[in-house]
Formats: sequence, structure tokens, C-alpha cells
Amino acid sequence: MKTCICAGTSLDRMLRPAVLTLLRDCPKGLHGYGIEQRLEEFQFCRRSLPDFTGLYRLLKKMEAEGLLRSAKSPSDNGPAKRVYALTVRGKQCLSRWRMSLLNYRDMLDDLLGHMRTTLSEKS
Amino acid sequence: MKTCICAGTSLDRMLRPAVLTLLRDCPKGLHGYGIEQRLEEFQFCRRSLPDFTGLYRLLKKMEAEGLLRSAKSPSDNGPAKRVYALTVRGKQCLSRWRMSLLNYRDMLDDLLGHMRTTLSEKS
DNA sequence: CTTCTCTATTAGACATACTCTAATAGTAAC
DNA sequence: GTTACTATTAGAGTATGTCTAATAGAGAAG
Repeated sequence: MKTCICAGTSLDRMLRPAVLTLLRDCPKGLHGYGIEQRLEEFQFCRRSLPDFTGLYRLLKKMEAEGLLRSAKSPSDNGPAKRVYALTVRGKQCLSRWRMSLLNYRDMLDDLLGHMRTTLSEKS
Repeated sequence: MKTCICAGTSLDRMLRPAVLTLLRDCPKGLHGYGIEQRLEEFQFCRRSLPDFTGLYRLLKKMEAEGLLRSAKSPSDNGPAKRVYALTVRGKQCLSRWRMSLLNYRDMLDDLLGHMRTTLSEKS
């Protein structure tokens, strides 16, 4: 039997702002593999790090959207990396994300309030 | 130009727990159209109510998953309705959702903390 | 009777943001 | 040469939506 979504394996839409935050904190840029590893710092990645494939595709998409720029960079201990860094638009995007996530938190609190409300009314 | 996701139009995964909550509070059951209207009470639906098609499909899926049961019911002022009500598994699912959403809120707070942290370090 | 509005559901096509499986390839240690 | 770590990509599938559009009952307005 499949596990129900209510088990809460992951919450979407947190990866983009997390990537933007990591890159803001690392002006020299980061490559996909390095980003993946640093995502451990975020609580929403504790259960399991996001899928590599998905992350790499997201980075390409964000570059196409003008939020990131990238350059190939040779590596000492492996194949060449593609290093991503924030653009000006990426920085603007990050600050808008902060407003949106605050709003999301309010929505979550509201929903949790609805869920609790009638539970206590029933008791 | 398309608007960026950072604008925060909506947050996924809130519809299922909201539907379960509405049905918990209405033991006689509700039909799709009625659920749609009551969703206005939830803050995450303020901007725009979810699409009818999506809601009806969700209800069918949740019934197939054993979370809801349904029955046809004639209507005074329109075509017959399909009235949905919670099953025991649906109630269990709802209480697990509460735990998951509390966890989501912690993850969101953590992410917001990361976003703020280095902003203040920079100033 | 026709048209409009409100009620009520369904179908098809698309978008987004993931996941899982798998392949490819460089470097270094053993 | 096999294993381990680094690094990226491709293909298929899933979950959760959106938009457009069709169908259909019932009551009111003209």
C-alpha cells in the first residue's frame, strides 16, 4: 500500500528560495553537486536531500529565467563543474520570495487554526 | 513576460487537508459545489478559489483512496449532487495532516531563518 | 417559449515541481 | 581493474494543480 501524502514527505516550492539563499551567501558561486550537499543545512532537506536530476534541471531553468548565470570550471578531483551565481534579477527574486514565504506561513497558520478549532469545539 | 513563482500565487498541498477539515465539520457531508464555496473561509483561497475541475477530480481520487465515501442526492434547485463524507481512514488522515503541517511550518520558519540570517550579517 | 442565471458535474489539454531509474564520465586510491 | 567519490544528464512517471469547454437540471424574466 502506498503511503498517504498526509505523511508529509516533502513540501514543494522551498527548493528555489533555498538555492537562491545559498548562492546569495556564496558570491563566488556554487555548482550543482555542491549546492546539493549544502542543502543539508536546511531542515526541509533533513529527511532526504532533493533528487540530483531535479536540482540540475531547476538550475538550468533558473538560468533560462535570468535568475542565475553559469560558467564551466575545471575541477581538481573530478570532471568539469558548472558553477552558478546569482544575477541582479535573482537577488530581487529572493527578496520577493521572502514576502511570499511569510504569506505562506500565514496561510499555513490559518489552515492549522481551522483544523484545530473544531477539534476543541467537539471536546 | 510570465510572472515569477516568487510572486507566490498559491501553495500546493493545502487543498486536501482543507477538504478533510470541512467534511469533519459537516458530518452530513458536502458536495463539490458546496465545498468549493466554503473554501472561501480559508486564507489560502482568498486570492482565488481553486479550480472546480481540480476539486472534483481530487474528491474522486480521495474516495478511491478510501478517505471519503459518496452518495448521489437529489437537489431542490438543480441537478443531482454527489455528497461526500469522511470515512474512518479520512479522519485518521486528517490528524496525520495536522502533524505534517506543523512540521511544514517548522521547515518554513527554518528556511525564512536562513534567508534572514545572512541579510542581517551583511548589514 | 426562449433566454438567462444559478446550481452541479465532467472531460481534455496543459503546466509545474518534483521523484525514481539509469547512463555517462573524470580522478584517485587500493 | 575495481571501487569510491565527484559531476552531470536523459527519460519516464507522479502529484497537484490550471484553463477552456461541454453538458444538464431548475427557476425567473421577458
